Amino acid sequence: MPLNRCSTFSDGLTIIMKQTCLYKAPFGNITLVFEHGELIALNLHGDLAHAPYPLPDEWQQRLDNYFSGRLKNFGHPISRQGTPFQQKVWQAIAEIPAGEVMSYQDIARKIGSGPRAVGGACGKNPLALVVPCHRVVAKGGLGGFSSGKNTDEALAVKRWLLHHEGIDFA
DNA sequence: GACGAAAGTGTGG
DNA sequence: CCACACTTTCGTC
Repeated sequence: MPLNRCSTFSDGLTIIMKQTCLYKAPFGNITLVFEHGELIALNLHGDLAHAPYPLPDEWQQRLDNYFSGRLKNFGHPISRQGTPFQQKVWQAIAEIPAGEVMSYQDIARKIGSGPRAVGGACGKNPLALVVPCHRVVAKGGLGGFSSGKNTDEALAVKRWLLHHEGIDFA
């Protein structure tokens, strides 16, 4: 997906504006994508070359507070996009208190579904940190993360985040 | 215990 | 309908 682009469609009326910003987190870079001034995605990786927009103060401070431990939950609404089921999963995840974890099955039972379906929805969560899918772990240990490549590094980030919130995993 | 297979749910082709 | 997913459980060895 192209970033930082204003697209004009053939009807000349529809315009999509995406602004991608960079934040330097302790474990690496984070990119935040804003569309029409609204945060629509937060990714746990990225580089400056693809995120030239300045980060809004509001989010700069929120992230600063989160990484310094003063802020635990962002209190930001979950992504409006996604299927109804995904919304339910994300909502349930967003309600997990900081410092606690739930298994995929816990989430599944909470919303009357199955663990694998929950995992699938987690993988599609566009708002990392805001919707703390890193607090969802497998039953016998740390589950997966980032649904694809960089699994090693992504898992390291998941561990980092959990540890940051006071949870240690073997 | 460890390992493989199947279960069961939602999504995409 | 089929294959897949950030899983879990069950049956064997």
